[in-house]
Amino acid sequence: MSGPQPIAIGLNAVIVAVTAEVPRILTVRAPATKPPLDALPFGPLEPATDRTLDRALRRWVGEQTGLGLGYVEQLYTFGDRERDPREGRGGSRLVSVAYLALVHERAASTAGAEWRDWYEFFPWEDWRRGRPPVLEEAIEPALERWAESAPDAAARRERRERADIAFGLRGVGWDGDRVLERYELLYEAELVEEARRDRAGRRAAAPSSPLLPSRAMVLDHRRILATALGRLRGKLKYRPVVFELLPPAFTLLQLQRVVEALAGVRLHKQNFRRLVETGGLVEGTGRQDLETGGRPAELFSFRREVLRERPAPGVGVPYVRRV
Amino acid sequence: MSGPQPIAIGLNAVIVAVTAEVPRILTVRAPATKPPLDALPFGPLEPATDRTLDRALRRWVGEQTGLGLGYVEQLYTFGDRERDPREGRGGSRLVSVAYLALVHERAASTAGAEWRDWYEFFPWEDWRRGRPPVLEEAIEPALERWAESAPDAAARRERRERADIAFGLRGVGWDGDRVLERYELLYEAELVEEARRDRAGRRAAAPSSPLLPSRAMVLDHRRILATALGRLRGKLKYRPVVFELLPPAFTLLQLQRVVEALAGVRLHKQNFRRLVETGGLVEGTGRQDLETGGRPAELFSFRREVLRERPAPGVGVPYVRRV
DNA sequence: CTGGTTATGCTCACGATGAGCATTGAGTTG
DNA sequence: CAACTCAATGCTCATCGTGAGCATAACCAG
Repeated sequence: MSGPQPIAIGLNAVIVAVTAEVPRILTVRAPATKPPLDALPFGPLEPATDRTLDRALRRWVGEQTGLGLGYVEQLYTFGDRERDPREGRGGSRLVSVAYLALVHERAASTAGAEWRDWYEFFPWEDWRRGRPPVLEEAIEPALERWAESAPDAAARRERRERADIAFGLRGVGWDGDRVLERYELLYEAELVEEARRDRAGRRAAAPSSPLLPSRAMVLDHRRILATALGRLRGKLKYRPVVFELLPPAFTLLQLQRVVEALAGVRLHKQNFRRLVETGGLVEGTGRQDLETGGRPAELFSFRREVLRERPAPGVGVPYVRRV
Repeated sequence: MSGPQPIAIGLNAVIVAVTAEVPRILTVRAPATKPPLDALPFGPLEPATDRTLDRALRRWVGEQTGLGLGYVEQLYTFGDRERDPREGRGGSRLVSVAYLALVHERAASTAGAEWRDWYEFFPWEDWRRGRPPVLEEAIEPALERWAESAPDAAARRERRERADIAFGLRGVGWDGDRVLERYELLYEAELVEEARRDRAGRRAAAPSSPLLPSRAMVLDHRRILATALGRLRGKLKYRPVVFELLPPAFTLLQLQRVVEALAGVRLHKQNFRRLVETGGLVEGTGRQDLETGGRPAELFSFRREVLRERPAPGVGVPYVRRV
């Protein structure tokens, strides 16, 4: 079944927490990279002892970081040959199954690992303070140059089309879920470090735009991260996953801030309240939070029964309309 | 990285077509099963030559069936130890990446393979002629016995709760997307052949209900199939994937029938027309289909531009309301 | 007590959706 | 050829979810 080149299989974890309105992911320092690079936690599947892939993940995350994972979801399996430059030169082909895990704010015992702001890797994804300036200043002109540099008119048109859809340009609205599409486009246009690194040694560089200011990762880990953010944003809308990131009792504003942090957009406060309250997602506890700075807020908790009542309960994050 | 027991990796394909209002999947005959069993097409990843997993899939599907795949999407990676009974007894651990592929009606050159009605495997999923009788006649009472047989009151309550949500019982509505959840529940309750087969040799049988009338598959292939149907039903709503299953020009009723076949529900004709027309999903070609049996229908084609205009264009399949 | 701050309540306009009636245009039938 | 059948197509209406904003309540700091 396996050819002359052997296959190795491993698991990657995107572990997410939200603290102080910042979505964070757990990263480790990659062992032997010259400018030290972030990597996603990685661990093996022990075929003899791990009954399932999930369990393998929980096992080694526990061993490596002491973290007990709650919500865990399989994301995607990455198996491109080019993902690891050592492959094809004697190394074995590495297939990696990526998982998304959500943990509560507090669970933060992380030996040897570091929490990083998700948006350091994707600055163009955070629209909470309006449209990120990097779009207008760097991404739009660079993508335009990239489209312009296509060999023929049809290819140029196709590139512009893709850029418009991914980044919501020229009358197309911004779709928060297309995180992966955007990252892959930037990779193709060689605007992220990984693209140039992977290309090194192959064909000569096209006349290229400067790299975007953003944090790179080893191998294709930033692609995995983009997959995770996109999936999480999509899932927010039809499954009550936010609550995995919150303490058992919270104010509605805290809830809203976590959703906003992940969705990367600001929401209308009163409508958000109406949505989660009339949607039956939360129930008041009667207790209050007096630390709000204004009128005390009631503490709410997640209403599990909502799963019985509505087929797709989630916090409807609106699309950003045409610009 | 791999322990004493080696890991093998392979790809499974769920290849879907819709003909004559029947959603069909391509199956092969499993080599050595005593009552001959259906299996999903399976092929290896050739680590030395297959650049990506997608390409590996397309390659061996082409080699085995002559079928050229269009739309292809990764579904899920299955790696439970129990998926293959030979594992742990000298066999290697088999991890399999499952893909969903959609092909046009006509592309049907299938040497050695057979197209099977998807609903033979999941008779409870087809609500087009109303609520499937098997629910009331067999599933509901069997699930009730299963819940009843739980060790304590809390477990009984939890089992009923899960059954209610999955199958839309006691005031919960039927959610077409929960195909996998339903199959897994039936597996746990040992109402499908696979569950009894997998259990054979382990603990003694609980007092069990008769098997449901439905077609079984090898290993965990029916679970993969359930994953595929659920994913496809979900995707219909926010991505224009139906068109992958249709010829370039079609009448609106043909389109509707394909959606209904997959969603497993009947739709309101006029509203469906309004949805796809005002949603900009299709455009008239000016040509007509005279074979309708009534007034001739205009032939439509998919409007690719819709991807530019709307963030989540799909055919909104309604939930079935509380019963 | 006053202004600042946040929580919470409520209204209004609008577009999307579910349901059904009405009409059109082909083939079929006496 | 008029009546009839069968779908396709056009249109209306009630309802509901959603975006936006005004208004009021309840705490704190000065």
